[in-house]
Amino acid sequence: MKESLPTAPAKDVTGHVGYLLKRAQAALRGAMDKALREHGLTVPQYATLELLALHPGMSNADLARATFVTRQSGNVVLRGLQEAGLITRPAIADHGRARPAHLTEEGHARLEAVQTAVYAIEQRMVEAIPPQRMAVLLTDLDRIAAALEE
Amino acid sequence: MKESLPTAPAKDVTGHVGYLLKRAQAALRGAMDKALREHGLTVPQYATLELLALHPGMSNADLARATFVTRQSGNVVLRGLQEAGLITRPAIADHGRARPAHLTEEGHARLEAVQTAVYAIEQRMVEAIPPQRMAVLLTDLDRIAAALEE
DNA sequence: TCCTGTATGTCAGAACTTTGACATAGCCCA
DNA sequence: TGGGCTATGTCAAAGTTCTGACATACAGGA
Repeated sequence: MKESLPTAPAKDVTGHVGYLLKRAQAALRGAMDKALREHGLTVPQYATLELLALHPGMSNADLARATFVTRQSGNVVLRGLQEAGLITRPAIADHGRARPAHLTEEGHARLEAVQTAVYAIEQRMVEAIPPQRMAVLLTDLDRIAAALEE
Repeated sequence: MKESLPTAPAKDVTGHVGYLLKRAQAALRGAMDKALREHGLTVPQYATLELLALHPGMSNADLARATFVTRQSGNVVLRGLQEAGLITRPAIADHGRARPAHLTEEGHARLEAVQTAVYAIEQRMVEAIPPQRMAVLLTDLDRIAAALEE
């Protein structure tokens, strides 16, 4: 019964969900790398700026979780942004060990400058998908992640 | 908060296609890393074995393209597999510079051993998606990749 | 109070990947 | 024949990320 017609299970690995997921993500990563390089930012750095604009005061651990890297890598990213003057972090935490990060004026400006390029990439993806399927696609991606994270 | 209309673009970056794509891929990568570690393989190594089983004789450049890494990284992967005795490559090429790789007996055996674990992960993804939507999902992922690769 | 558990930040080293560069091999066409 | 073009393999160095380890900070219960 698993030989149903709509979803013929591909014998070829390159037709599996995992492979196509990887391919799409690799293409996105490549496009973003190229676009961000012109602005002197890496993908994790950009993601961090975007998150901080939306949720000021996130800690390194928060950001690491949200960008899918380890705390150690997150720390490297934050130090880079700090040296570039795009974010600030208090030298000592007022509560616990978490040091809340905030965008500087320059950080906001840089983010705004790259958003044009990044959103253009997002737009290319959106236009590749029939509008009525987009919501479903987002749902399915979310389900895949949830199924694997548990 | 997620009561947005089908076409309403999410203001929150975490609702964008790119973010969900990254999240799903990160979850998959994590699950596979964990499963493969028990067998002493990395994800690129596993991908290479799978491709070689399907297409014996692929060159390093072929494999690098298919696994979305540079030729240099591909070379490292191949050397690792060769040292582990899972693949063989002729010392010199008979035509051009490409050195076709082939699985050894041990390579086939190792691949078979990990496939159980890896396919179980794939199964978790498949089960997370309503069957009638799977074909469309694969199509959409393919379209996204195509739109970004051009 | 103390102690266990959980969470965070950080250091150090290893592992992996990429960028940049160079040499070689085949193809095509003037 | 020869020159340009492309593809491949590889080395070296830099950049990035991870694993492992340790110290600190708070919450909660014995």
